[in-house]
Amino acid sequence: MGISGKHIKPTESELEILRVLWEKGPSTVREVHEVLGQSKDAGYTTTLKLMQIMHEKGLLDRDTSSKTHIYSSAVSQENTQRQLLDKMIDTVFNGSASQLVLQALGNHTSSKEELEKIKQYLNDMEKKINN
Amino acid sequence: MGISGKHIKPTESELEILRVLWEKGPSTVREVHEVLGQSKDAGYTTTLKLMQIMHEKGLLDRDTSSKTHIYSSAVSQENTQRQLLDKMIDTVFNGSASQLVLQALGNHTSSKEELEKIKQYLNDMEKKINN
DNA sequence: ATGAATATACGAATATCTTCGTAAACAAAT
DNA sequence: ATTTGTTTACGAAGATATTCGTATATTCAT
Repeated sequence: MGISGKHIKPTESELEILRVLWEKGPSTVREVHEVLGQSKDAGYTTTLKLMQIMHEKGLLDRDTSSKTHIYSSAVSQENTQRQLLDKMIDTVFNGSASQLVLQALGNHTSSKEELEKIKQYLNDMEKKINN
Repeated sequence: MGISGKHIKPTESELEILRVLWEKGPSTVREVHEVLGQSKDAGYTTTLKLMQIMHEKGLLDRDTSSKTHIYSSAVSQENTQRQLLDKMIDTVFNGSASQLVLQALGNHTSSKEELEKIKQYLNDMEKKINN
């Protein structure tokens, strides 16, 4: 199992923090906390504690060279997405990715461009299967 | 909010039980427990307790007319899948269903038939958009 | 009827996640 | 130097999820 294959399992709250860090890049607890504050209200030390735990778990890296620590995500967004998605396919959609795809498309209007992109992708895939 | 719009949020273990009931239909605790036993090992009373709690929460219906109670899912597989999926799109894929779709297709080889089905679906959708 | 097997009900222990209060360290301003 | 504000560290409370031991009820075979 490679570096990207580590079994990550962020909790709800942890995922919120990861999203902020993926978006903003390396940040202080204060910065993360302020972004979160827009959607949720928890105390500052709550955010701090969560990020400390995430660091212990290996979800976050941190730079402690200055007094105010700088945290950054130690897991890539793509790997995390893939792992959570794979798990959902397994446990919710009985292993059928296409069942999930149909469900996803059915309930979310996608733009014409997005649909094109997906169709293009499917065409390429069919070619591969046929060869 | 309709009957199908209730905000369901089964836990990991609860989902395992729901899957058995969706598959097998109405079942006793014993029957569910035996299916679960193949992949996990917990005591019988653990399964019982979980199913009792699920009944309290409204996730399961039960028929107590005979001594051995018969449980069945009170939530449809499709609605549950949709809710969990919507949530994942929101919290993991920043609201982009198509991003999720591409990720899902990329990592799971689907059969030619499945791809056809999806393409057909996409074609229909494009027509709708164009009209 | 008695005993063995099986079922439910209940309470509680354990684990994990989330939250926050408080203390100690540090920096900047007065 | 003292105060004020900001930060980290620590511990613990609260909430939820998971697990199981034990008691009680019921069925069935003897």
